[in-house]
Amino acid sequence: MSIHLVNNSPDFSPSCSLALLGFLRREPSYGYEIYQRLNRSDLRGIWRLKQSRLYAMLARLEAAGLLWTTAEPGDGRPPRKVFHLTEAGANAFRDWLEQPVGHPRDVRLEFMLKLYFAVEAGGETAAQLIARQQATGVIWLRERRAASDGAFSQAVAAYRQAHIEAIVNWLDGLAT
Amino acid sequence: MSIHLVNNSPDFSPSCSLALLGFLRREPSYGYEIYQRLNRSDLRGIWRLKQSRLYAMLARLEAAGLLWTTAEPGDGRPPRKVFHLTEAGANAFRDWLEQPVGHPRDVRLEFMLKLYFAVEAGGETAAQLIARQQATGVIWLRERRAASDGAFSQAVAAYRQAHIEAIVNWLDGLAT
DNA sequence: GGCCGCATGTAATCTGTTACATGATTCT
DNA sequence: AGAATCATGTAACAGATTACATGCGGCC
Repeated sequence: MSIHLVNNSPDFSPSCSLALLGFLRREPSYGYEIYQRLNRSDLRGIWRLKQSRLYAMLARLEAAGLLWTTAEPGDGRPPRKVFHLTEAGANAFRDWLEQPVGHPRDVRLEFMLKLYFAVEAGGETAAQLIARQQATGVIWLRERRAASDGAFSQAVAAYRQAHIEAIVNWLDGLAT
Repeated sequence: MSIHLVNNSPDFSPSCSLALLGFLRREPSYGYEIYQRLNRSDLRGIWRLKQSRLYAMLARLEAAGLLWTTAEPGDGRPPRKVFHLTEAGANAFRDWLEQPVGHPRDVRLEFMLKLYFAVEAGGETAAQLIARQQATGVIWLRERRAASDGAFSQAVAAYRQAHIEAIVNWLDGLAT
């Protein structure tokens, strides 16, 4: 016999679902409109979602208790399902936005999403995010373990190092 | 009514399955041994596979006609399923090994796998792979389209550029 | 007695992609 | 007449992860 625990603290990092919450911070919205905003924002170049995927992500966020919905009836079209942030959702988004990404490979998409919403939030948010990510990058550099044996392993290590340095330099540039 | 076509030219790129063929070039081998070799090679640091996943990948490669198998009975253990390259498999591996990766994000894993087996192959193989990947990198740089409007989009473009430059410089270093 | 090595996988689940479905209104 | 916009999704498939199953022999 085994007890299967419900995933009560879901990890959305792979799909970056939490970023969607950023579209609901100022005002509630519905799937189709979020889709339009996403595809008209500067994010359009880096984050492509099919409609069906977006709807699925929103449904999951709702199931996780980060969103709740109201129905807004319409004539001659399906009723809009308007998503609102719950308190848990607002907290989850804030936490997500403040946390630097944990791995260089996540800079390409996830960090960019954070950056986008941090800039949008205004104030010190973006500067703080950049500073935290820089600190994380420095840790990555420090934790590189000696590239031991083998030309191949050294090549791999050299690549990783070059990538991290590129990230850190780029962040330096962002901080202006 | 719809006809479902068999995927007769399967694309294994997402999972890098083709790299497994590299373990069978010198001599045939069986799942468990491939698993051991992988985890003792210099690849251990960059490519982790669970046994069950490895077996599934080998089964798919066989289904795709790139491998064929013989059974080697054993006493007190399940018979070994020995995998041999087919001609199609040998060709597919050679093609895979010669092709540079098409996107910067694939350098981290897929290019490293190619590099590993190219070095192992000896001769000019590695030098050629590196040269081709450099040429591809230069194309990536040339094709960067003007970072248009917006501070955010420019930041994204700057990151991409820095990453590609890091790759190209690193490849330069490899070519010695 | 219990764990590690050897050697095979299957089953269940989760995640993501692709294709398709519906139906009113407005634009060309 | 046909396409695009608005607005919702479902169904089927593909890919990857996690957990579990089996069973012998040898070592501590």
